[in-house]
Amino acid sequence: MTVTETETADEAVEPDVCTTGEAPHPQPDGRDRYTISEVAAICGLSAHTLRWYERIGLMPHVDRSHTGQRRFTNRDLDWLGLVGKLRLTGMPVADMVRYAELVREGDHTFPERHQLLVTTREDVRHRIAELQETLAVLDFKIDTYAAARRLPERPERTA
Amino acid sequence: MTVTETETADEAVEPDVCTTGEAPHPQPDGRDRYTISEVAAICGLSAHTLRWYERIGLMPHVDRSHTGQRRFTNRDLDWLGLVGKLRLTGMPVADMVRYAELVREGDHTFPERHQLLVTTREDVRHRIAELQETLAVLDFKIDTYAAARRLPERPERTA
DNA sequence: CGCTTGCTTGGAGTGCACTCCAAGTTCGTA
DNA sequence: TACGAACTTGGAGTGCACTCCAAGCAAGCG
Repeated sequence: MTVTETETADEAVEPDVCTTGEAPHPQPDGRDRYTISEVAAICGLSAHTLRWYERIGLMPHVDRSHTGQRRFTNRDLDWLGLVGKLRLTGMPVADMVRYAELVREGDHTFPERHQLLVTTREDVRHRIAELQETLAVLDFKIDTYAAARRLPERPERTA
Repeated sequence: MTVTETETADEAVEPDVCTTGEAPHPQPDGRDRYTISEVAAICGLSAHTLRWYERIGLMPHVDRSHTGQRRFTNRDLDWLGLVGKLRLTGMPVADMVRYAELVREGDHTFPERHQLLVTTREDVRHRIAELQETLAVLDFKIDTYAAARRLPERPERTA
């Protein structure tokens, strides 16, 4: 419910906006135009990767300065935040590009976007469950090693 | 504590055994020699991948029939179960090979193995936390789309 | 015995997600 | 204005984890 409070609330609901429900990107000094290396530093991707994301359509066409250099906006940063989260889920880049295309296509793709996110959410829940099973296995094996350390076959308790 | 009951309990603690704390592999009819395609069907890896695992040292040298064909044991199946779990964590194959080497090297590698598993466990906990954050973001965005559906910009409630 | 299916090997090929290169342009500061 | 750092592009290269191929051997069946 901590919705962006700095936003001009002229639109009530706009799901294609890049917001993730977290505070919008920290705007160090109210700026809204970042160079590629600044963005790389902020979001942890390389400049190479950012250019590549744009080339393949995973970024919604970044604005340019009058000399042709990229100038990323806070909105771009928010989008990259969402992309980063989706990437953590293991979603293939191609699927994220698909989502980006749907956003560009306009409001009539809301249902498909909704469906894509719901499916992804199920995947994430499944992965969490898998990881928790794995955690149990690791706990078991770590206990086993700890037990072996307490009861060594050749006692070396003094060493 | 549900340790293998079919095992000749001549060793009290044996961490390098492949057991994962779960029941040992279901032995359909008490067999202990499986062909490569049977193992592929059981553990969901391709025969190609199983051969590759052996080649790179991720399998502890599979036994052969008198004509040179692979014959996997229940113990191999259990090891593959552990490998599968570790793979789910995103652990690189090279690290799993390292673990397999430690197992082959003998008991004196217990501490390093223990450390490797503890580190992996921390990674897994971290990934679970990341995924849960991602889940929160997905919930937020899905809610947003659901709200957009309830309040469409061009009302089409009858359609 | 012949046929089909499955297994063996080393090595080559694939798909993904970057990651880097070369050659040229622009920015910021001394 | 000069200079090094940062930026631009298309295209090529890298590393990982498989995935497949070709040529040949082996097993079961009519």
